[in-house]
Amino acid sequence: MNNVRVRFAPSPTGHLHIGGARTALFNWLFARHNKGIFILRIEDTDRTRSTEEYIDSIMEGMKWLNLDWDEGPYRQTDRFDVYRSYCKKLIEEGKAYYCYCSPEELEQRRQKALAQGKSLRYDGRCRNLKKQGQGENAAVRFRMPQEGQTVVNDLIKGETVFDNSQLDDLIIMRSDGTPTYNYTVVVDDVDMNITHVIRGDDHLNNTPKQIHIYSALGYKVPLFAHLPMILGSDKARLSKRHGATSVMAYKDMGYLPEALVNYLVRLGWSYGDQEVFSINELIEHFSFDNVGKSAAVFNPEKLLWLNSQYIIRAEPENLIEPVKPFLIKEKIIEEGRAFNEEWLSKAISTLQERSKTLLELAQSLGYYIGNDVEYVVKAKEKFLNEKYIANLTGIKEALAALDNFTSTGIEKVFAEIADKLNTKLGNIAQPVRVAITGRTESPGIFEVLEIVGKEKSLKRIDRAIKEINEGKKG
RNA sequence: GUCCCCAUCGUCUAGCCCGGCCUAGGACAUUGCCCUUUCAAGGCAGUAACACGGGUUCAAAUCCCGUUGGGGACGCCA
Repeated sequence: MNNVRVRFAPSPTGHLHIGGARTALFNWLFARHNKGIFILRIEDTDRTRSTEEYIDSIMEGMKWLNLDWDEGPYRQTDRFDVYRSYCKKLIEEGKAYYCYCSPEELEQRRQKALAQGKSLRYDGRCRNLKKQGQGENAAVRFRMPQEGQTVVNDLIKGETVFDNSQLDDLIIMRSDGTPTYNYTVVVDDVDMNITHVIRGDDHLNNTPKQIHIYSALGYKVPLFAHLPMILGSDKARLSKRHGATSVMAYKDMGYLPEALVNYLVRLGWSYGDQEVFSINELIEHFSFDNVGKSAAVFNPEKLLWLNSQYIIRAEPENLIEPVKPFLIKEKIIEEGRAFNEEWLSKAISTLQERSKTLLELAQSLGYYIGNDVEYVVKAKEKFLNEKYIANLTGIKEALAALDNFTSTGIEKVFAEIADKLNTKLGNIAQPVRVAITGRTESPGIFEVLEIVGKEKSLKRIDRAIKEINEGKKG
């Protein structure tokens, strides 16, 4: 498929959320797969709800996910002249007409229809009005055909037939002269030569209306691909009730963008049994042929698992930059602190398979980087007591005498002391672990000691012994 | 109320278009075991699904119809 042009067209009335990100991603993948163009278009015709902040925030989210666009951001508010001129033409050709009903009247009629169980569609009362004076405070409605059928041929859903009698004369220009969505989307998709409209299936019902606008304007309709929705755990539309929905919230929780992308793409798309994909694999394999039709429930646990997989598979040095903000946030380092990167990479490498998020990674890094540790109460109670004081003292002396302070050297010392004190390795390793990390779980204690270093390690064991002795007196 | 979409393990899905290879495969979660200095990671094993009812056919998860259930739309929102 050549000259593919697709667009992501969010309205800046909120942050980039999970659903929007998935739509953007599928557009982006389709464009990249076909070596086409991916356009960002901001649909900000609702001036009361759109804000500059949300525009920035949406772009920030897309950048974080590495969904780069080739054109745009275009803004509909910059294009009002275009919509007006097309609209004028439609009115002149009798394809659109002025409507003098007020929003209040309309709302009343809707309520009444609802109560009576009747159709909520516009009753068409201004449709054949003779006056058609250059309506001051009049809205403009599009004249829909009332008979016949319209077929939407969707790349994902297949063929859907709508009775034109179901379509109502929608407003294309508000009485304040600003255009509305179903109209601007068509004008823009025509002007921008969009070849494939890829969006959520909540727009499927709008499609027949838009098809008529295309033909009224004299244009060929693009191809459509309506993506299934993403639902929350209760199968209701995904919302804040179900947890974080904004993309940047996942960044803040310590997720890697690649993991989110991987998770999102598997919501509705599959490639055999494969679960983990590189971006290039995604681009290579993406097609609407293997996009499913049914809605998917957002499952945070699987996202978390994928994130842990991405952390495990990363090169440790590639985790340094991403983890820094979390080290700062956790007050483990000061902003701008320099590191011995080789040392830090080594520390990170011991923690990768134990960290599901960058936040967890940062928290564990605390016992490598910090000058001191805080004991977890239960860990201290269980292992920093008289029962282990001999073991701690014994290992401390042996470690102090060790010149070759590497994990292999340390391991030998532990074995010797265990033998000498006639105790199991665990009876030495666990109290030392608590003394060094403050916790009962950590990477292998020999490598932890090596990375923490001889000086700090001895200091921490000393402190543990001191605390036990003080506890005895008190 | 009207219209539209959808329906395989708790969840994401493979299989469905082109019926037999399906005693329905994989993944997350969950349970047990192995490995082990702890926690993980990893390995192995287990529990668990074709919504229901009719057809068509020698044969249906796969095709058709209906029912039920879920979702969406019906805005001077997008």
